[in-house]
Amino acid sequence: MRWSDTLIPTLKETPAEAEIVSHKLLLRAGLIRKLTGGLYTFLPLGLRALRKVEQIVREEMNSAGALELLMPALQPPEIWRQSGRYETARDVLFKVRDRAKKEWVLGPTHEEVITTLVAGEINSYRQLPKNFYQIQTKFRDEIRPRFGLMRAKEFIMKDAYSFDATDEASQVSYRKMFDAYTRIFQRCGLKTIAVEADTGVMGGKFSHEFMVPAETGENEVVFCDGCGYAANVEKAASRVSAPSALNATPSTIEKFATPGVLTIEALTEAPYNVAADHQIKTLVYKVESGIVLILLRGDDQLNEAKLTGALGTATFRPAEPEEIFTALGAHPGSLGAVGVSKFTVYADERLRSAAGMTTGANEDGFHLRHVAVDRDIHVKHWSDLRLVRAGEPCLKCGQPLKVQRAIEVGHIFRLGAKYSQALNALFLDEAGKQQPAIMGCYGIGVTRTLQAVIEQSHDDNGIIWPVSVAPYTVCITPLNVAPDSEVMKRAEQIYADLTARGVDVILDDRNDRPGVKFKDSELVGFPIRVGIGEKSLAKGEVEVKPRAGALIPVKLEQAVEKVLELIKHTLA
RNA sequence: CGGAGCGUAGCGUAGCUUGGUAGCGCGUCUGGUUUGGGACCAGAAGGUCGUGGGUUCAAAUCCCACCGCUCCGACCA
Repeated sequence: MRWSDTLIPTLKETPAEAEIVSHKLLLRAGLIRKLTGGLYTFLPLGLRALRKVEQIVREEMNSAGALELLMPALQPPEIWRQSGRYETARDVLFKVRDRAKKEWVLGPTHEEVITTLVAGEINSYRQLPKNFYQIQTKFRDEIRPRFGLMRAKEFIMKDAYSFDATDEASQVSYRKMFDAYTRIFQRCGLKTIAVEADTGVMGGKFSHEFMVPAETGENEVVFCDGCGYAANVEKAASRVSAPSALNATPSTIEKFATPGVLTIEALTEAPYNVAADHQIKTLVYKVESGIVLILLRGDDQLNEAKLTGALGTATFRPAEPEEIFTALGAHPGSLGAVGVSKFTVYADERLRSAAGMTTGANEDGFHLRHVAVDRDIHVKHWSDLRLVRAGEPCLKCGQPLKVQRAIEVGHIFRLGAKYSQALNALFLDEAGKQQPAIMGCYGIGVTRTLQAVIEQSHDDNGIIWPVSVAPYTVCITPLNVAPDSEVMKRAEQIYADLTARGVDVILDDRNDRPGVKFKDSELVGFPIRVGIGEKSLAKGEVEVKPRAGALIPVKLEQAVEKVLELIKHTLA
């Protein structure tokens, strides 16, 4: 490809819409352009990189035995009603109507479609296992699209669905996908960590997320250098110390005045001096069935994903101040669970047997001290509800845990029979008995992966593409583009030779000053630049410059071999 | 949806407080000089100042409404 024949609209200045470096570089390097919030056009260069990611995904999925197919993006709402997700996923579903006013949904994911297909086509254990995948555009009515391709209303996802006869077989399928994902991200040049994850609205037994460590990531992962434990913070647990107030001498509850004290923090100060770990934090939530109380130690934070697990539902919200006052007779800041029997009380494990605690009195301006949880509070459900923090000892080995922000690029789930049961994907087993297929589902955000590569691999001058996903592997930069010049003739020859050897090459034939061409090639981030100018040519040399390495003078006749060698060894 | 901020030429922005001819840089076009790290000179094109309404002799500027974008939170590949 000749630079002047394609469209690479690089920008010197950063458009105001971009906040994080990968988004800025996607725009500046001329890879994408925004149509409107959350919707982007891939320009020729961006599309080439995207296709390379897709191809890696395709190759690894195929070699893991998965079968590619393509399902409709437009789906009938009936199958979503059948699976129950028409309600549970309604917030992300784009809905459209046809001319007959019939409603359709734009697929945010395809469990319903694939399960419907399998219900019709697979009837026997002899046809299992099967794993189907597609690379396709998904639509999600995101609350807030952001960071360019990172979270968009429309994005490209690879989604795969495994069907097995037994739970054990399903675990094998899961493992195969886990391994395939590891290879895919490795080939994309990404450092990823696989973490234990919460299953969220997808449902299922357990799951792993593939995370790219990055400060700009939207997730937090907790990991241990000692034993390799790694989990999404929503799921992570740690070995935390028992309440220090445990040994406090038992004494009767005492109410005391705390005018104006509305926070844990305020109660830690004089004249009260109650340490946060001697306080009980009382949160009031509204669930469908009514009001519930959540108790945590004063210095702990609620993990809402864990609360979802404890409550058995994801439909809850913090109660409004009026609702709280109606329920407990006090406002936030003076709340407590002592003597409360009307509402279900959920408490974090860390409060078990805690004594000598201080909590709100359910009377504005008053607190209670000398509270013993076991004696004074009727806790209905005990569970782990707290957010893990950096430095806490690892659950498995006791080493201090670390916390790191990360970008989620892949997520794999074991679904069990949830969808196969709802959509009648049944088969006959060896004994002639009807069974629901055991499913797994496996997603990769392809467009997001592309951006994650940039987020993880760049410098002040621009993108540093790994060879595997670079839009072009080599950029040839002649400093004189007059067709009859020696420089241009040599450039053309190298271009032809490399192309003949199967290398993706772009020839920067623009009649621009060297500085402009060097800056652009570095901004776009081609892995190798071959510079040809009068000075080097006078010595019979060209300049081979790896994007992230030092310039290498190479004899003209060895240039092609040198480039091929670099691609094969140093950069692959 | 709640909170914050911003909409002026393709991009980045000044002007708004205190109403009075819409300015600068980059990019684009023409001519010339240049040619190893985002050149220089001369000239040129390009603007519904987000949209609608209001106040006023006069609105980019003040007021109201709406729309859009960005950031923080809930959602997620």
